[in-house]
Amino acid sequence: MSLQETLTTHVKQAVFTIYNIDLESVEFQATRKEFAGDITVVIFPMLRFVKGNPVQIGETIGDYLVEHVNDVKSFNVVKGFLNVEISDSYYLNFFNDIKDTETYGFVLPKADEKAIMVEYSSPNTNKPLHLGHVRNNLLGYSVAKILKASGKKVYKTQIINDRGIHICKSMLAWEKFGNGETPKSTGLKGDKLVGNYYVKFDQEYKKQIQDLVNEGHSEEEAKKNAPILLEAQQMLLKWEAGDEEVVTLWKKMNGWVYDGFNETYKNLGVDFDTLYYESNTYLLGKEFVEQGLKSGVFIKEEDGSVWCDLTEDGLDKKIVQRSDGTAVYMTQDIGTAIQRIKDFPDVGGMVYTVGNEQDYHFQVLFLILKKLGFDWAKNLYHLSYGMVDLPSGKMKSREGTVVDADDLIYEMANTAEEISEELGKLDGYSESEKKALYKTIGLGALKYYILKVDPKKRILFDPKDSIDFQGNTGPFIQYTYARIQAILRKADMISNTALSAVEMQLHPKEKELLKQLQLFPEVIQNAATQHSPALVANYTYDLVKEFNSFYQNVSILGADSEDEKIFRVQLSKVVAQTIKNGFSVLGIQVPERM
RNA sequence: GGGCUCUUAGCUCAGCUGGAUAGAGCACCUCCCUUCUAAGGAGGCGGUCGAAGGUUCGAAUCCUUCAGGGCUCACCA
Repeated sequence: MSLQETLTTHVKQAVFTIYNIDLESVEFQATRKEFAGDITVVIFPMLRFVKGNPVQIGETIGDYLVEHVNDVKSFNVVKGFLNVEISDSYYLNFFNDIKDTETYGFVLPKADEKAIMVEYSSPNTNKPLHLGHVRNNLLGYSVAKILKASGKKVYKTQIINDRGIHICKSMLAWEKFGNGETPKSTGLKGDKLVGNYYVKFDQEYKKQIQDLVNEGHSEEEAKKNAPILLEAQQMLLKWEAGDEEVVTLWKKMNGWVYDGFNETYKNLGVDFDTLYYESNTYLLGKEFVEQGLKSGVFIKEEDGSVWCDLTEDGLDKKIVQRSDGTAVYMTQDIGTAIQRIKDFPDVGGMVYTVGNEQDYHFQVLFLILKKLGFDWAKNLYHLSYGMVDLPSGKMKSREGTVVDADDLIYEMANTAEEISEELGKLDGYSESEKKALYKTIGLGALKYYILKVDPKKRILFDPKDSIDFQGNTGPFIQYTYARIQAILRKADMISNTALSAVEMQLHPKEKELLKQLQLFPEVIQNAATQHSPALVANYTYDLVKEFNSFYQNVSILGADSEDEKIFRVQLSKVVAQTIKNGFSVLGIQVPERM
């Protein structure tokens, strides 16, 4: 039973015994640092039921608690706040309970519980991944980890946008201007190569428009009739008809892109359990249009287009099938969702990691799925995140301000290298060990920088700040972990000794650390229900700050008694483990040295 | 115009279902490495929580209005 639960029971009993009133709930908060005590009972809410002076009520309840609860050592009342001091033995017991649990804070998945499918990344195969995708990937991956740590079974997935006119554009440009170039022949990553031809198409297209305009056509006309665009449209038709040549080219170029993406994913440290391709799913969903028409969820207009009227729900009318019978984006998404449940029958809910410009789309999608009668539709969540802005404003490919994912990862590791070299603490490390460490630190900085911000909010990505390794940053936390590892190495023989002294007196810094450690399981659960890695990031930071203060003010290896030394080493070890666990759900690694 | 969303220190952000004198980091200023890693610690400076009303014992937090930013309302995806 948690401390709060125990205290709740006793406070209720106290109020019942003394005032003969049955309280529904008791409100707690952590005691502010400037007051004595560890946990605070807020008396104000009780005034509705218990008449009297809050200070007196607080005193009365405080007396009762001291008398009846072993772990309550003393109390004081300030205004309507009953500050309760908890005995050291309570915290020491807690410590003994968790000190050998490597998975502290995590809950194992329950066999009978439904799984959750988390979708993220889902890039377009024409452009290399950029900073926006980085946020998407980090968020989705981390939320998947957090959900898993909170006791859910999780499938990670993405839908790859591998179909459509835009794909044909880069294919066509490659055919026309590529001279048979391949990633191998150019040494370029496949996604970069294909991306170049997408740009090439656009350049050529613009040129042709200009030519047509110069010949006296209107601009609108020119945009529609540029030969290269017509060719691309032809190509799409061929693709849809299954034309062998086009499909072969499509497969070849997509293969290049996937190789490139996979390299980036690997560098970034994200992965997937299963993949969906839009080329396979874009025809899905139409059968459910029929079903929806029968059940009256959808309506057919005279021209044959099918709509869902959501005006009663405060939304608009939404098209789900074109008058020519083809599927739209919404239809595909309906079909894909249903397909996923078919493919993975143990899935009972889904999380979509998609930018907030699609808030409305998902609101509509979820509502339609509910109306179609799927019971899992109530467990769909749009993990909506804000855009990543640069100090100069929005990223714009036309202005060349897009921050490339690969470049970014490379830069971060470089900066880590520079700083590490300057500090020169890595004697004895081999070159490959150093390389790995720089990457760990660089990625740690990047990931933490992005994940510490509430997903809903837009991020201002300032390259100067992002490579800062001081203060509230990933490397700061990694550094603390490495410091603890240094202590553990030195104290090797005692770190595993069983702690005997449960009656020892805690140093205030030790107690603060234990209180902070106690919060971790709840933080994981909150982060899961709120789909927010930021909660874990900020918690880990607070824990680390607390530890550094302890480290600087208290001698660990130089403790007065052997018992105390053992305890402090073990406490440090638990802190390190908790840092590691917290960072693991953020997808950030921790170094042994740095 | 309708809908959604954001606005907290010079900058970047925390602030849980309403609770004590609103907290961190960066930047700026003081101190602390013959002692476990100074990528650290101790302290200082800095706020009419966008504005105005309202709800209540109590509001950064809830409600209303307003201002400013963002997104969205396609037979595009």
